[in-house]
Amino acid sequence: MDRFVSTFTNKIDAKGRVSVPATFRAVLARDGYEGGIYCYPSVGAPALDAGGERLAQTIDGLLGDLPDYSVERDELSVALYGDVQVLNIDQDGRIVLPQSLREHAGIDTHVTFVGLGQKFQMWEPRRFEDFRARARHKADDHRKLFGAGSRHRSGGDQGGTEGARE
Amino acid sequence: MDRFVSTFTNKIDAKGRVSVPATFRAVLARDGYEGGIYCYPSVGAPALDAGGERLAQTIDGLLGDLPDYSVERDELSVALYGDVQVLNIDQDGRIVLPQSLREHAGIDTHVTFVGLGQKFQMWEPRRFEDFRARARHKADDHRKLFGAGSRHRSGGDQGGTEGARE
DNA sequence: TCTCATCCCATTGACACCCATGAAATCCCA
DNA sequence: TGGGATTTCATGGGTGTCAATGGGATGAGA
Repeated sequence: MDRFVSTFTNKIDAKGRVSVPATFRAVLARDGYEGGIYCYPSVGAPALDAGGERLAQTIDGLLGDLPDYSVERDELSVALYGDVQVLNIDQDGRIVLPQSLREHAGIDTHVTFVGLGQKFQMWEPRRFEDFRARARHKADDHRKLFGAGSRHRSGGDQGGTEGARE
Repeated sequence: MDRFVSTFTNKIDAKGRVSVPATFRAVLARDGYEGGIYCYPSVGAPALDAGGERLAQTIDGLLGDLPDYSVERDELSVALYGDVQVLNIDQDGRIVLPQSLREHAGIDTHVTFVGLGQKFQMWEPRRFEDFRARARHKADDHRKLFGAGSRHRSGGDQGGTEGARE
């Protein structure tokens, strides 16, 4: 398995530790993460984005389009890297969320881990339920756009799979 | 054989396990599924969609068109990946349906597996019977619209093994 | 010295593996 | 072609392992 999938809710203990779901750890292990996972406030949502080496490379990729030593690049670098924290995973697979990150997401006693394919998010469980409900609606709309039969090309092979679920 | 066809009804045991029909397992084996099958609530029906690696790639294809780091992408990712569960198949070909998925489909003691070609669905047997009855009505209406003469098959049951071993 | 982070160990509950059983389908041979 | 033998499959249950969680002990830095 090589993508983050599904959602899990775990508890924060008295020391502020919370277990990263085992399946996510497995993905991270494959992804390759030395020292810890990358974590930063999500853009446009009260949540935290996190991932391994591949996520860091995605960020690098965004910067790669801009010329070295340009003001734009520096600004974007600050915006993208400035809020990033590296979180260590202890031997039992747990991390500690710094205060600043917890505040941004409104996380208190429980954390909902949400797999998004190449990265995952951490949410306060209730807020996530609200967000999920809204996301489903939008996804339904999206699906209607694809509609019946309108096959959309995709980079890979997957010869002739139908457009969407359902 | 490379698509899911026919329907089977199997029982959930005391531990919450249910056998995936052997023919479906054969299709999955060909499809390639490392670690498990992908399963999520069906859209617009009280059922569960499931499939192997090919299904997962279909989801990837939907997301591939959206830019990294867009809020839109995150939302769609939540709807597509966030609801997905990866179900392991044990050595005897059985899976365990998590509570959340069983609720969505109203599944209690028995599961009806319905082949849909690329993927398959899991239903609570009664609900599926209702659904099937209605689907037949609609199919009949369609046939009437096409008019007389073009009768290409007996209007019967399309040879599925219904209610296999009860 | 106090606080915080890390390490280590214990508990518990869920799940995966293993084996057994019975029924149905298939094979095989007279 | 019929009937016994064999295989496949769905199902039940025991047991060991692993993940999530709680808490004590140790070490580093303020």
